[in-house]
Amino acid sequence: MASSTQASAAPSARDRILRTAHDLFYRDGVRATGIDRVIAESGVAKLTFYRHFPSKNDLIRAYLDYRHQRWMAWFADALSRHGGGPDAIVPAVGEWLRDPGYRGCAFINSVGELAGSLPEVVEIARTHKADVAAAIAAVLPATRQRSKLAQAIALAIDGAIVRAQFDETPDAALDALKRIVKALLE
Amino acid sequence: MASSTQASAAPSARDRILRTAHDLFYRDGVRATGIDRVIAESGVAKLTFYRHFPSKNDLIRAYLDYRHQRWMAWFADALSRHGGGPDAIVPAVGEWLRDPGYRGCAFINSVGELAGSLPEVVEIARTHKADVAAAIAAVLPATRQRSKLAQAIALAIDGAIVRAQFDETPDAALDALKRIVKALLE
DNA sequence: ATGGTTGTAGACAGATCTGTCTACATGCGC
DNA sequence: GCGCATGTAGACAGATCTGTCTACAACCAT
Repeated sequence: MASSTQASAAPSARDRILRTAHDLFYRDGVRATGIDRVIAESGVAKLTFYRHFPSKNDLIRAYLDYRHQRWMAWFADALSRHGGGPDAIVPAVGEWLRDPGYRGCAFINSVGELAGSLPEVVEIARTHKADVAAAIAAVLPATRQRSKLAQAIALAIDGAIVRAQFDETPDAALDALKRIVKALLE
Repeated sequence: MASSTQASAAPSARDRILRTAHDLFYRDGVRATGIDRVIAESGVAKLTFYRHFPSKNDLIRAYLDYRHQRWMAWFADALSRHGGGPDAIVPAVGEWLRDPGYRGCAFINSVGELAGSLPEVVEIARTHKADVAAAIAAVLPATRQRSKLAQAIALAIDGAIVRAQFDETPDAALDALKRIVKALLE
C-alpha cells in the first residue's frame, strides 16, 4: 500500500486531482483538507477542478472509489505473494501496517469524520468491508463455516487496523491478530 | 452508555459546557462542531466559555478526559452487572453497541479526525485503550497468558466497535466477537 | 461596602473554506 | 479554419469558524 507512482508521462488533469486528493485526504483527513489545497498541489486551475468535481462531496466519493480499487488490488496481490492460503492473511496485513505512510483505514476514518454530513460514506464503507471479507474467504478452506470465519477474521483485522493507528509500532496489533486467527482456525 | 442525566438542580457553567460539548462532539464529530454551537446549546455567554476553555483544543482535551471517565465507569459497571467473569465481556459490549446514540468509539473517531492537527489525542487514545485492556484482564482467570489474552480480546472489541458503526444492526459484529472470544478462551 | 469572581449579551476582527465568474490560451475533429 | 472541449490564472462573493473586546449585573468574602 505504498504510494504508487505512474510510469507514463502526462496524467490527465482529473487523474492528477484525484491522486492529490487521495494523498491529502488519506494523510490529513477529509475535513482538514481544503479544496484550495488540492487545487494548488495538483497544479490545476480552479475552474478545471470544478469542471471535473462540481462539489467537494463529489471529490470525496471519487476518492473513496479510487481508494477502494487501489486497496483491493494491493490486498489481493499481497495475499497471493504470501502464498494465497490462510497463512497469508497476517503477513499481508502486516505489510500494510508497517508502511511508513500508514494512517489507518480510509473508510473507517471517513465514516468517523463524515457520517453525519455525508451519510452515503457509511454505505460505501460497508461495501468495502464486505469485499474485504470476501477476499479473505477466498483464501480459506471451503468449509461450511467459511463465510462466518472470514467475517470474524475481517473484524479482527479492523481491530488491528485501529490499534496500529495508535501505537508506535504495529507489533502488538499483529501479535494479537495472529493469536486470534490461529485460535479461529484451530 | 446511554446519556446520563444529572439529578441535582444547578450544574455549573463549566459542567454545562462540557456536557454539551461531549454530546455534540460525540454525535457529530469534533471538527464538524463549531464553538458557537456549543456556546449556544449550553446556554452560556461567549466570554464565560472562553474563560473556562481558552481554546477549542482545551475543550477537546477536556471532552476526551470526561469521556474516558464516564465510559470506564460505565464499562466496569456493565461487566459486574453481567457477572464479572469472562462471559460478561460480550454482553457488556453488546449493551453499548445497541444504544440508540451509539456512534462508535470517541477515541478512535477523534484520532481519525485530529491526529494530524492535535497529535496528543493519539496519546490519550492509547492510554484509554490500555485502561480498557486492563479492565478486561481483570475479569479473566489469572493465567500466565492473561495480559496477552486481554489485549487480543480488546483488539477484537475494537473491531466490533467499528463494524457496528457501519452496519444497520450490531448483530453481525457481536456474533463475530462472540466467536473470537470463545475461540481464544478455548 | 468594596473588590474579586463568575456570569450575560452581543458586536467585531481576521482567517479560512466552498463555490462562481471573467478573460484568455491551446489542441483536435470535422 | 472553425467550433468546442479542455486547460490556466486569479479576483470575488458569501458563509462559517475561532477568538477578542466592551459594557453590565449578581454574588460572596473580607
